[in-house]
Amino acid sequence: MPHFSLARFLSLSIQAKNSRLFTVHLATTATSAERFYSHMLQNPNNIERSLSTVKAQLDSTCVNQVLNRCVPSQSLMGIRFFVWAGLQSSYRHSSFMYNNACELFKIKRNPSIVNDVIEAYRKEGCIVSAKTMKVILNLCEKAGLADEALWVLRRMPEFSLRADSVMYNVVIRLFCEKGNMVMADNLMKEMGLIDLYPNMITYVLMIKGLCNVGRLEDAYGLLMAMRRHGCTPNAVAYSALLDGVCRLGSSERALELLDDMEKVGGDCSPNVVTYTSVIQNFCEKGTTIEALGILDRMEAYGCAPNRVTVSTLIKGLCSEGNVEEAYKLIDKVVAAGSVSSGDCYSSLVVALVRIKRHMEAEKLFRKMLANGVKPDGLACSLLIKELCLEGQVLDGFCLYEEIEKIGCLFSIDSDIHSMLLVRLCQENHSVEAAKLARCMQEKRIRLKASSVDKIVEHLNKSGDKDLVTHLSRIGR
DNA sequence: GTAGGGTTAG
Repeated sequence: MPHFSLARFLSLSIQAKNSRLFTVHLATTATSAERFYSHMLQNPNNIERSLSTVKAQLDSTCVNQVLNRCVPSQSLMGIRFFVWAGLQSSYRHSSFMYNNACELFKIKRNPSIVNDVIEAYRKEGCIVSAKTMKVILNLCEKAGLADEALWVLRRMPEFSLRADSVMYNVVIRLFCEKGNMVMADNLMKEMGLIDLYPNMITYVLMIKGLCNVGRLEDAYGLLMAMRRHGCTPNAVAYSALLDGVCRLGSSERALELLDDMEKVGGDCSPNVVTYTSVIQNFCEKGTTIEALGILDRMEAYGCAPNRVTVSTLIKGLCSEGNVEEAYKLIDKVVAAGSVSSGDCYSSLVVALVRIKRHMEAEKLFRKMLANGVKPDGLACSLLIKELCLEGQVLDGFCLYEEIEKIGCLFSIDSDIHSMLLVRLCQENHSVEAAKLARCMQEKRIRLKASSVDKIVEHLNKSGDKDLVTHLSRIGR
């Protein structure tokens, strides 16, 4: 059946170039992963000792493969391998890898596994270093496990280890995120008792946490207290408090604090993040005029707005229906040279789509293309998506082709491509669908699995021979 | 460690 082979084409041939490219790479790392894995199976007692005798290259692909081999029945071994890998000098786990491990071993749902790992180290008399504990703490952090992280900290003396301030900060961050400020506060005090002084990071975490639970006065108090403890608050600490004041307190008080920062200057000088955060808060309260005042104020202070500042203001103005003012703002910041017109108008396109003024968004977008102003990835993606959802899939495809012409396709992801292809197929635009599929193949953009199913389902229903012919030619 | 509005691949 042609449909069946088409399904195979859709799912396989679009990735074909990719996989061929990686074959060599995979072949070498697969053996590494295999070596590590089989060593662990053969030496189930103190796997760490045996792992260090394995002569194999350690990289993220290899780590991933080992973890996948260990799922789901050898989770404990998998995590021990992960921790061991994190200790090797030639390799460092990225944040992505920590997330990966958490997902694979479902650490959030099975927090007791943290306990099991440490217990296994103790029973087998493994060498446990502070770094070992750090990797385990990082796993707890990724999984959002505050209690378990604290428990890891508490067990360190058993291995003759002492926690450092980085570790305390990890645990404090977790309790702050949970809103348990009593525990966070106890931990901060405990640091002082064991000669580990809370640092800027500790204080910023605490100020943010206190604001999040509505304890604004305590956050103020802490900012004052940190100075007494020899840690002079900087712009980050002030900005964290200022954000809280904006959300919980009065505008007057917020402006007063901003004023203090400007006057004190030096390390306390408000930066673009400080001002943008204030602008955002004013916009959310619906006082966009005040937000525009902050823009003038920051410029007067010598701090240039960036794309985040401008897009925040554009969003605020548009959501109040004041699109005219948004255009004026763009003219102003572009003239000042702080933000490119591409960034500004892209933000406006996005804001217009969000307030459901699609026609205007599309018109502006076309004007940008006509004038050689390059739209950013979000503006392109959002507009194509909107056109698809509104049943204007051909318009969406035309836009896609124009974006391609000016070389801005790189930022459009697989989701948008898949959506566009599905809709083109469903509405029987065979020529366009084939063009898009070819383009995806050239750019090695994978089709989402769910989209493959939808396309095949459509083909089975419609029996569109043209489309089948067009699509199946691509693979050759 | 403080602001936002989607991503890559690992």
